[in-house]
Amino acid sequence: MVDVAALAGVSVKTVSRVVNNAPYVQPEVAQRVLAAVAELGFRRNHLASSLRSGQATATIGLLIEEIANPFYATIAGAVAEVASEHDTMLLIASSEENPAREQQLLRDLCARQVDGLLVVPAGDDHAFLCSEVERGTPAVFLDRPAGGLPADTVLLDNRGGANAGVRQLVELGHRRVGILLDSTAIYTMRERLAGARDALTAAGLADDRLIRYGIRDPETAARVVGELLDEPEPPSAFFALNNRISLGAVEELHRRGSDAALLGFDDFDLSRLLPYPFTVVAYDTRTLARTAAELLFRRIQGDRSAPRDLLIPTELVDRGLPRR
Amino acid sequence: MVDVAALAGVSVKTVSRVVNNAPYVQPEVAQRVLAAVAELGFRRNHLASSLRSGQATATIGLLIEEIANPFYATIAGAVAEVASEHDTMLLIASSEENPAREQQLLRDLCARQVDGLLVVPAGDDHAFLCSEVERGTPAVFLDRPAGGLPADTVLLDNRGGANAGVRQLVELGHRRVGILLDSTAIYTMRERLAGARDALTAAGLADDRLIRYGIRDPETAARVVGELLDEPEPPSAFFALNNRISLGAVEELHRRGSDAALLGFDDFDLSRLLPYPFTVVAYDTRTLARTAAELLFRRIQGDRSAPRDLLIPTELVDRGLPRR
DNA sequence: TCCCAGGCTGACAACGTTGTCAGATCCTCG
DNA sequence: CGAGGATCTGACAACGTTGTCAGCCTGGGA
Repeated sequence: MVDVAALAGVSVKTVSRVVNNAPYVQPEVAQRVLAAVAELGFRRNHLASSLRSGQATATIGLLIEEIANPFYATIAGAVAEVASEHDTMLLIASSEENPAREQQLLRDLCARQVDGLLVVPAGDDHAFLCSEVERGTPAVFLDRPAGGLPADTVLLDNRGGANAGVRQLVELGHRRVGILLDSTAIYTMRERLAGARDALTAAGLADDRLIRYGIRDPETAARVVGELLDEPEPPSAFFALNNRISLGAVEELHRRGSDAALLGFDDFDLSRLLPYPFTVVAYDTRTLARTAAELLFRRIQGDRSAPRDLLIPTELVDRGLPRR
Repeated sequence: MVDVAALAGVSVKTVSRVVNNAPYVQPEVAQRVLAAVAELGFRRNHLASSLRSGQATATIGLLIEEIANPFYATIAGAVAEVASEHDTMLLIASSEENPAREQQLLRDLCARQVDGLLVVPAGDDHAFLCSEVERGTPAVFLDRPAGGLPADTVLLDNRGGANAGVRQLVELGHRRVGILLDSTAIYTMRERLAGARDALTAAGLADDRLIRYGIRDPETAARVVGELLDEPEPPSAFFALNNRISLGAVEELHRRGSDAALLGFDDFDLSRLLPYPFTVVAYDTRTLARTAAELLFRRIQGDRSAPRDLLIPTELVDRGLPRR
């Protein structure tokens, strides 16, 4: 900038004014400066700029579990879109479901003076963010609630969606519903399970022996479905609590030519091409992410109202559920 | 930092030494400083730090077309992994296939003093990056070549993969191969088409009337496949140049109960569940991205050797190709 | 005894930018 | 013709940190 100023025969302050197109610069002086900028290939140092002028790095931090996962990729895409509408860049970090790493990364993002944080939490204690938030770095949590920190939260209606889906199974006459899930250590699994249980309990059909935990991949899901079907009193319907599990269930049911009803949580792209009909509790991931991002930008722009908890609705997409 | 220094009764420089755990600080002084840091909730300002100490923002920029697209999400994931191994954060921007936006975003990333750039180019002229590169911000291009800029490039073996796949079709006795692609404005499409044509020409089977352009979505692909099959002399095999096109082709061939051979470029997750057998020219997106990222970090660490062009091999994954 | 090396500390300037303020010029209006 | 505002410009300090350097102390060897 000093060089540009020298070449244009003005002060650095005037160069600053020109590159920020501030008012009160004579057009011909501005021309000279711009010529010098072009000649020297000058580019303003954004770091120095935001260091001097207080905050506003025009950057937000997004913390997710893993970028390559389509769910998080969709979130990242929607957030990037909203960020771009606000001329803001996106710093992305992956916690890999590791709370210690999450904490480390969030601290690092704050150290980089991001204007705000969007977090899909991995750990369950975020008290360490309190001081940052108080100091003016707003944080919005999505998909899972924050722990130990009053902050905005945007969640899916996991419980309501699961409840509606299972109620539908019950209405179709199913009396034994196999429930397949990963770990109850995961917030979304707990909520979906609770919703399903509520529906079954209301119908007097709750039976914990039909709940299978710890299913992490399609292969395990397929095996567990097989085991349940081989029991003396097999379920006539299955509820898969996420889409990896749904996938395995589809494979096994198809392989056996079963006529069991299959309900899944989470839609996925190719579901209409799959060889077994199944109905899903669907939701719009982009809406989840956009809602959270828009809330964050309202905070960044100075909204200091009380933390909000928003719920994104789910929808039952019926692609065929056999009656019992 | 001034406050921490005051509270600990030392100079700011000593605080700086402690937070950077530099040598030559008495353990008990360091203790006092750390206590003050904890009490005040001090966090080092990474902006100021990298402004003062020259470069090394420990941040790289990744420019892709669209984060939500699984191909780019996989790239982003692999890049994030390599970045994390180098204690570096990732600034992600989406060009949305718009060259003007690409240029704007790349400039912005440079202004943010990233240590390096990873670019999946949208435009075909990147001469404007020359000055940045000369000034020491290395750039590595992946999936598509850079234009007007000598820079490292990591590409897929599009031509070789397409060639091998089509040669296989020819060996199985197919004489009429329908080729389905998006626009030849896209580098990868041009290369794949060239590879396919080479194989057909070598066998004396080239027939441009069987090439269909401008296919952007599965629906169009399905329609075009139908049209080709309805011709008096229909193809006995199809080559779909990307996976959106493959998907439409699968649907239509399945719907008609056709026995045509289907070859696709790009594998995808659920392909083994699809209702029609098809063989793909597959590649490892993660390898593509990791290779590029690792090359970038070598550059960042000071490797000044001549720009390299790397080719990531493809593999023919046979899931069934009917003979003619 | 002195000297010097090594450990430890702080004052100061600087990174590249912009906010503040004061000064200079020009125009307009009373 | 003068006052006062609008327009334009630059000197200077400051943002939060770290590199440089000088200085202090302690201990050990000559």
